[in-house]
Amino acid sequence: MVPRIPVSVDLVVLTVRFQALCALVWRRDKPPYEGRWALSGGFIHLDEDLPAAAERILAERAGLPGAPVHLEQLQTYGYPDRDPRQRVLSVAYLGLAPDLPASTEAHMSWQPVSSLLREMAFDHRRIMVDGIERARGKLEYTPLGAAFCPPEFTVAELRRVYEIVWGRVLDPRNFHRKVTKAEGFLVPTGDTTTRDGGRPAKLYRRGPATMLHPPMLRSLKD
Amino acid sequence: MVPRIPVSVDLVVLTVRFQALCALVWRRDKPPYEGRWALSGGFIHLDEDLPAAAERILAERAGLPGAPVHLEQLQTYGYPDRDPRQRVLSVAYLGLAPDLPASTEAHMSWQPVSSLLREMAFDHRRIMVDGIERARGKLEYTPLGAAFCPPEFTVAELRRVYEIVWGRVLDPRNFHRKVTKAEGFLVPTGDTTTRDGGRPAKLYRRGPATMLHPPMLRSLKD
DNA sequence: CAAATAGTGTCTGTGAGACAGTATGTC
DNA sequence: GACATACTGTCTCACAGACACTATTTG
Repeated sequence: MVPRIPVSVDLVVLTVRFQALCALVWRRDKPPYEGRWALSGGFIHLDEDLPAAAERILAERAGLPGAPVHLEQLQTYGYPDRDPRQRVLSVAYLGLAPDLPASTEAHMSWQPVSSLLREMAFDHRRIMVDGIERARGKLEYTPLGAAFCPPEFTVAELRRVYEIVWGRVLDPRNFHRKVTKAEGFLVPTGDTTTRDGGRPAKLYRRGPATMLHPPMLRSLKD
Repeated sequence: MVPRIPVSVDLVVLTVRFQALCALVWRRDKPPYEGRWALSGGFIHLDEDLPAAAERILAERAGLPGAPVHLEQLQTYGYPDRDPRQRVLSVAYLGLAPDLPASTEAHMSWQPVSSLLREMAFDHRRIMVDGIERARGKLEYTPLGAAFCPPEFTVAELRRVYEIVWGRVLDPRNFHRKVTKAEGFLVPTGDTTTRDGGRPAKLYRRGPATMLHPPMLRSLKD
């Protein structure tokens, strides 16, 4: 007969926080991988669509109900031994979130990804690394860098997102020119803020564009 | 209890053939969707990794054992009603192949994708369209256009691949300059061919590059 | 005033698009 | 020879990177 397999949805939720790229994780308190960090995840229900399952797990397990998180399917991980208890197929979703408080009730916390690389359960390191690489690419050819920002943000705040996700410093003047000239990327609100000090900076919201032409290529250096 | 779901792997295998982008499909001979075209697919075995399942289905169901087909995971499709008989989760793989003979034994045939858009079973049209879009993007920033070519090919043959996949004519001289200058894309074999008529064209193999810097952007027109 | 950050302008090199011209095969 | 295709070269415009300068706030 046809083999049936348990299917879970795991979330790589990323944010930029305290000058670092962070992922939303929880610390496992029982075997296997006791004490290691794990992504939020859960089994899909029998009559549940995959995007609906991802939304449900974002709300229930990740503790971010209704939060403005961009969710997209990342990849599916299925080699038989990835969970030592039983075979589980995992459909991973990538989430890009602004700097929200982590839910203590759900026992979730934001941890810098650099500190997680050696401390994760199952194959969650691999899933997280794939998610980070996807996010880096998305910043090149979509306006999704703004998904890491609050609803209204300055060009400098957006630039710091790019710098932290790409791990490279960008020229503020050239960056400003690129993002303000990109069609549909930023919409000025008319307001300004001085929360970063210095001269008041204009505030923007995300524009209607879904793709950037031309893309914001990270240079070929390094 | 944990719900268990049948999981299949479906293949979107594409090639360029007779001046058209074609997909490898078979015609269903029983309900549901009798008479419609379908992608090759099959259920994964209990102890089988996903890439291994994709290779097996390429060999057994698609009738292309050992063929030089570039396979990569595309996306996972899981809404509950996609198969009217029972819920099946489908992990789709994208395959890029040179112009190989389709296996009559496996009842497969190459059909132009333009003729398939209204004639496919299940959600296979959606899966195929996603695969085509992925292939179009891959041609921009990877050297995978060569995966549609025989082991040795000319610049003009590669250009026709790009033209057909992107659905747009390209300037032969600018294309030649771009691909021959792209580091690691093409390796000259030293031989030439006159199979296209006219002056003999140099033959190339795929080079070691996995990414193109800078990418071969399709222009923003249309 | 100094200090800090925001924003504009200019120069330069690279590369894409457009297109002319030359090279080398077949018939 | 005509013809077909391969390949090289040149011009121009757009844009990315580098960097100087001005603008507007706080203390």
